[in-house]
Amino acid sequence: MAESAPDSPARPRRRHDPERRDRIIDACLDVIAERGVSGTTHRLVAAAADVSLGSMTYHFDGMADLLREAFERFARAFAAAFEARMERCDSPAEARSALVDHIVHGVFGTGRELILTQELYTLAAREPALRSITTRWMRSSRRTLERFFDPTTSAILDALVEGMTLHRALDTEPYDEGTVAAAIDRVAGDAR
Amino acid sequence: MAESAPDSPARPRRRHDPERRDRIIDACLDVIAERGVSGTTHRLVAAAADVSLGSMTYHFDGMADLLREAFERFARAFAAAFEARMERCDSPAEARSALVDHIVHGVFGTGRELILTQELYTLAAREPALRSITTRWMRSSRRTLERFFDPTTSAILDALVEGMTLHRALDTEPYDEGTVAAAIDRVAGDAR
Amino acid sequence: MAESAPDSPARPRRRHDPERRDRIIDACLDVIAERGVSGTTHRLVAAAADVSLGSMTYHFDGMADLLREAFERFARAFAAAFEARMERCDSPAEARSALVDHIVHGVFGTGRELILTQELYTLAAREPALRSITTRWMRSSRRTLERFFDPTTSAILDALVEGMTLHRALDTEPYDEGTVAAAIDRVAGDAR
Amino acid sequence: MAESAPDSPARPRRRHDPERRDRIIDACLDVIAERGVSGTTHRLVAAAADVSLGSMTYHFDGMADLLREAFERFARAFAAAFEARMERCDSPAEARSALVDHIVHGVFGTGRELILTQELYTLAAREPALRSITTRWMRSSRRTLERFFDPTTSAILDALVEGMTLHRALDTEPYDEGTVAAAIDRVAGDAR
DNA sequence: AATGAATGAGACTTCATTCAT
DNA sequence: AATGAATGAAGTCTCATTCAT
Repeated sequence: MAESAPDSPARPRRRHDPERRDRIIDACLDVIAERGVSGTTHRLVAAAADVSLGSMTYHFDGMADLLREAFERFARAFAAAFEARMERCDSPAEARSALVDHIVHGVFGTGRELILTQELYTLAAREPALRSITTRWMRSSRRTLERFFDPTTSAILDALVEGMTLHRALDTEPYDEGTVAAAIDRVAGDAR
Repeated sequence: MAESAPDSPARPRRRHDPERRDRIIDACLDVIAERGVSGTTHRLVAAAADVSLGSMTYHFDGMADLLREAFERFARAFAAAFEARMERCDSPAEARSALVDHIVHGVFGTGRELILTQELYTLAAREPALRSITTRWMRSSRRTLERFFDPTTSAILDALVEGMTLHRALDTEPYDEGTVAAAIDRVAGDAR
Repeated sequence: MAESAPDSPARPRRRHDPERRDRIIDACLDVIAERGVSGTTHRLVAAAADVSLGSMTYHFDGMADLLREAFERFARAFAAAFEARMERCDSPAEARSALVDHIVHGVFGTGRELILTQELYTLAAREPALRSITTRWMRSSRRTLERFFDPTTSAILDALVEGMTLHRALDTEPYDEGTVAAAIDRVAGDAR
Repeated sequence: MAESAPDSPARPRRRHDPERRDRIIDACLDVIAERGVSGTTHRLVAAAADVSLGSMTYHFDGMADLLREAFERFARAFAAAFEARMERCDSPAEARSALVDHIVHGVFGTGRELILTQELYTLAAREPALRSITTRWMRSSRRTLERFFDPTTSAILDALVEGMTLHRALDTEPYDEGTVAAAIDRVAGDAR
């Protein structure tokens, strides 16, 4: 007699389950955000993805492999979100104020995104293998900015955004919006 | 007065050793730089400090405690070095070019310092307890810059230095010095 | 009818494949020789035989079953080779020098054969089920020798060959050929 | 009041325990004899030695290290026992009959010793690192025999003993004592 | 004040085997 | 007949911490 209950108490665990790999990657990012790379274990990720422990090393070639894929996805998604955000701007002036908003109110400031970014940077600082991800991410950001600004200005803005979001996040006191606006204006004011 | 047996072949481990605590902290930073916070263990630090394993939990109240002390020392030393560097400048113009040099050729770019900084940021992003260290560090940097620039300019410069050193380090391709100079000039040109 | 794509670049794994079972057994011996019985896993054998993992437990009733079949084949092949070698001799004298040659220069000494033999003996020492293989092998060797020597002499020679090849293999220094010749001569000299 | 019970039900596990290392090595040999090298795990050895699992890798540098030490001890003990046995002989004739007895009734034939020897040989066949143990063992056996026989005879006898004990053990039928006596006599009869 | 043997939890990983397709 | 994703048990090893000395 066929059991049709998708999740009976006896835990019949999905057998056929495409997207399992994808789910693991997403769960991995959740775990990293919550416990840090150093606290990310196969066990925790498996539990978060509702997947057996054995699936971890079946689908990924060890922890390093999983982390690489997870950060790859994160960087790609984040870059895409930034691009989408900027694409809604119709002029350099709008772009400038979008950047101020991004720095001061951006989702980045507090939680998940900051942490994931930092974890990625920390890994990339040590392992050149991950540096291709960060490099690609920077390229993407600058290309997005170059829709409104010249290459040099775009590179500066990119670094400025990086530094300011980071400082805002690591400061125990609130960051002054006027300072941010002034910075953007000095770097990209008028016709750059 | 001469110690009777400074280091006999059988290595009888120092018994009375007042700087033991200090040595452990320094060794801890070395280990972090080499293996990352996640790879830093009591065992490795003890070995690096030439200290018994039992000394670890005798002198420090667990790993978190040791890490906090280590990063405290690191941030303080780094801030002091930056201040010493800038104190040799006699004018805003000199200060500006010192900053360019700091970003492009600074020791930060490649090795130990970048890694330690990133490890600290990653921890601070998660644990508010460590955020006091980063906050104090930022305050110090800005105060150093305020010898030459107004507060707003100093804050912007501080963020810019942060962003650019980071991007330089995480990029697989070399960073353009002209861009750095342009950035400093736009933000702090003339009489700010 | 010819199979439409015997081995396309995408490696679509043979579907109909009658010698699959044989190939697995041969691959199993290769894996044993390379990694030992203890390092022999379904996965490794499947990969060596270019066969799917599922085929392992489909064709064989577990690892013990596969090992038994593999060693059966090995012992049979080895005994046949020995017999073929001795059959080329036309007199006891020739047989004696063939034995010396077998001990001193035989393929056994170094590689695959020694290892497989030892692995089989080790298993047989523990599991009586495999002892029928070793018993049959010994019977065959003695029967081969009995073409030239009486039964007692044959049994002694058989043991001597065993002991000397083993000692030669397990010694870090070369084995003295004169000693081997003397041994054969004492045991089987003249008209035994 | 101090608990003096050496092994209370609550399992207070010895804290201070010299000879622990020794006990582990002995337990390891027991486990090998019972389950084979391939069935020897840290868990089983720890349980057999009544020692915590963590002690395994604390005292030994991994399984390979433990195995090496265990077989080292086994070979040494076995060689010493053989020497003690032969030392009780007063003439070549006595030595010859001692050898016959050793082969036919020796403890080797059935259980623990045969298995341990085979396991050692199997490992040594693959790993040159262990071959120093087998080489040393053979040297010892021959030196023992050389008290009664010339070097060549001793080497032959050594190989003969090896081959005959092995064949006796691996045969499903009993080994004929007359054959053994004949062999020893042919090799070492009279004044060798 | 200092040591290092000892421990138990838990990390990663591999494996034989099952089972839906 | 054949596959390979999936699983849970078990393997080795590392670790922070305790504790008798």
